[in-house]
Amino acid sequence: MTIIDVAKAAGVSVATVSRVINKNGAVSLRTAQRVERVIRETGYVPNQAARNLRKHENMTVTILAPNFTNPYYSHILAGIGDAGQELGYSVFIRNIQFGRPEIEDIMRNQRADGLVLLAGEHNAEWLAEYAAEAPIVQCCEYVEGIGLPQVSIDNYRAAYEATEYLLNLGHRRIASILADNGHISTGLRQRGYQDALRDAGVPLRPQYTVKASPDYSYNSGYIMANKLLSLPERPTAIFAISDILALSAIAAAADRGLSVPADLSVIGFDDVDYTTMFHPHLTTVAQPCYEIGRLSIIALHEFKKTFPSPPAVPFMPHRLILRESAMPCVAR
Amino acid sequence: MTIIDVAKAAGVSVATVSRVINKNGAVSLRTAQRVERVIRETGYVPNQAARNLRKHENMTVTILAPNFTNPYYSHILAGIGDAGQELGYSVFIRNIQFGRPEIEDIMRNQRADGLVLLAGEHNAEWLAEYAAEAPIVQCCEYVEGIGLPQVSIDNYRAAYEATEYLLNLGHRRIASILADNGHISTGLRQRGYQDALRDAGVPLRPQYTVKASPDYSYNSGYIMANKLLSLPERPTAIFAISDILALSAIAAAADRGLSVPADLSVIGFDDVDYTTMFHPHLTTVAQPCYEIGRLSIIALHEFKKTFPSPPAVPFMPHRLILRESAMPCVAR
DNA sequence: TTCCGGAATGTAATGGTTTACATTTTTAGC
DNA sequence: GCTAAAAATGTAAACCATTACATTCCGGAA
Repeated sequence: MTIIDVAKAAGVSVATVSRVINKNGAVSLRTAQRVERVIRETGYVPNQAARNLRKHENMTVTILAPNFTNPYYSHILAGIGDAGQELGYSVFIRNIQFGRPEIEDIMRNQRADGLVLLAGEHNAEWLAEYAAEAPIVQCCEYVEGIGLPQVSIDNYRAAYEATEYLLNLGHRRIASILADNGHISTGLRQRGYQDALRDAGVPLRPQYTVKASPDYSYNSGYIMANKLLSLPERPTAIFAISDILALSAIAAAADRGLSVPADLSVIGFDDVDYTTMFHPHLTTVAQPCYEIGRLSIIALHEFKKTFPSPPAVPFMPHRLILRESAMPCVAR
Repeated sequence: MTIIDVAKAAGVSVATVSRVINKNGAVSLRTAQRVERVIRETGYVPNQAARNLRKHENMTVTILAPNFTNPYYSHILAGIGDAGQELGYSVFIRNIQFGRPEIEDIMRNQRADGLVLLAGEHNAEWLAEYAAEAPIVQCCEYVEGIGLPQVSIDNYRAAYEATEYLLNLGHRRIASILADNGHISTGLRQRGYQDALRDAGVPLRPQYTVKASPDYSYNSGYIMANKLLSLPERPTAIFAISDILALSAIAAAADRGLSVPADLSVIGFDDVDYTTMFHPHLTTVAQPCYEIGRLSIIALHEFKKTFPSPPAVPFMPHRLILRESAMPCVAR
């Protein structure tokens, strides 16, 4: 069953059928209806491959998502999937690291006509070289200054506000658990944390900043939190750049007989699902993950149309969610 | 840059270039090398769409995954992604419900040449109608008796063994938290639970079986666990068919001043990541999710070759993981 | 030397759609 | 009813690879 069969059955030319299908070009109402009826009755569906070949467009996007085992990604992916669906895109998913060979590979196997990156390192300027080939949008993580659209919250402000909140609660000995990676978000959150302290006149202590493994693993967080908690001047609050790290800090505290939030306040980041599955429910910075995912696809859709000039994308709103894991500092 | 350019540059015909690329047909070593060099130097990559059109094959599979916000899916998807990669498939992901219109839609937009279903309902026999059109493999959940390959653990045995374990610990008042859905796994786990009790001579009590929401939500689990715990003859152990439900039961117990496992033993199912992020670490049935994902793609790959006769797929091994949330029953 | 068979290579049809351009039909103005 | 312009429709080229079939080349047997 091809377009030719439909054309014959409807007594028109293939061009007319094509015009009806694509709803472009002039077709009289009468003819259009006739063709549509034939299409309906025969159950004809245009061949995708032939279409792609001819149109140089696949209506397909590729998502690069490293370790989406991390629950943080799942809502983003859900948003991406839904928005993709709505705009008529199929979405390819590639669960691989962010690296030059990987991107190279994706660009070469021209199956998709756009790319959204759920990863990035701050010094990966080589990415710019690929920016000319296809629309790329960066989501959550990104490489700065290469003129690619970024869908993200304002990590700096979010971290600043989280730290400020701890300060307002009276805490002065505030530590941070970062991650040992080159993610832009890690750097921005660190700076937000530092600037908040500085602006409040609280001196930075190097030993109050520790780095968990690059992938924010629970175990590494647990170890680092222990390090923090065994300091002679034990911090009264911890700002962790991910919920998992925050949870590991709570566990580490508990295992040392410290209670959260009575002895230690903890703030996390991301608001993943299981922040409220145990007490203390985690005070954390929520990101609108689903919307971030959606917007990424929408931005990509725009980008495709205006390529190579990228659309402007505003920061997405974050929100500090007050729950149980942080409370006023009991002075000592 | 098309195959014609390569042919010209190498001084051969397009057929020869094609033969070199696809490594089929006879080509002399000398010519092959010449062609390969040109391909390398020009960076030529065959046009996918043209290939698909001609070969009637896309090297692409679609994954139907409802609500992959559930952390349980992430490892399966990782396995699917990796195996797909290895076998040269691109994987489309569709985060949608399992239903006839959805499947219909996927089958119509012939972008993929195979389908992996991460969902199923026990009475969806209509699926058989699509089984003739393209290879479909069912993963974890499935529709029985329609002759489609199934990649899954033996849910019945796993549930039987989990319950048996509780019985061996001396428990007799063993409740179960199921989910209100038609998943085959739900049914099998229920039967495993029931048969284990029956075989041990423990009478079934209807009020000891409750059903959480169809999507195993934490909140519904919490509510149902509370119902169980407020029974006049409170159960001493709970078998939950998902870790989230088990965690909600632990939380419900804690909120009532009951301690797990001292006052209540709990067994979960799936062994998701955060079963060890809090104490008590969850005793649970582990599924080899990553391997299940991998095998799904491998099975699909086989299926494609032998279509329409499906490959035989054995059960995947499950494992009861003994941790802290279940202990011997303190008789009363 | 001639002839045969297999290996190497080439030619051209094929897959199914979109679309530029050409042609026909309709509409509107007079 | 005639003409010009606009609308509708048709024709055929283009997209780019694969492959059936045809052709050429070459070595070895007779």
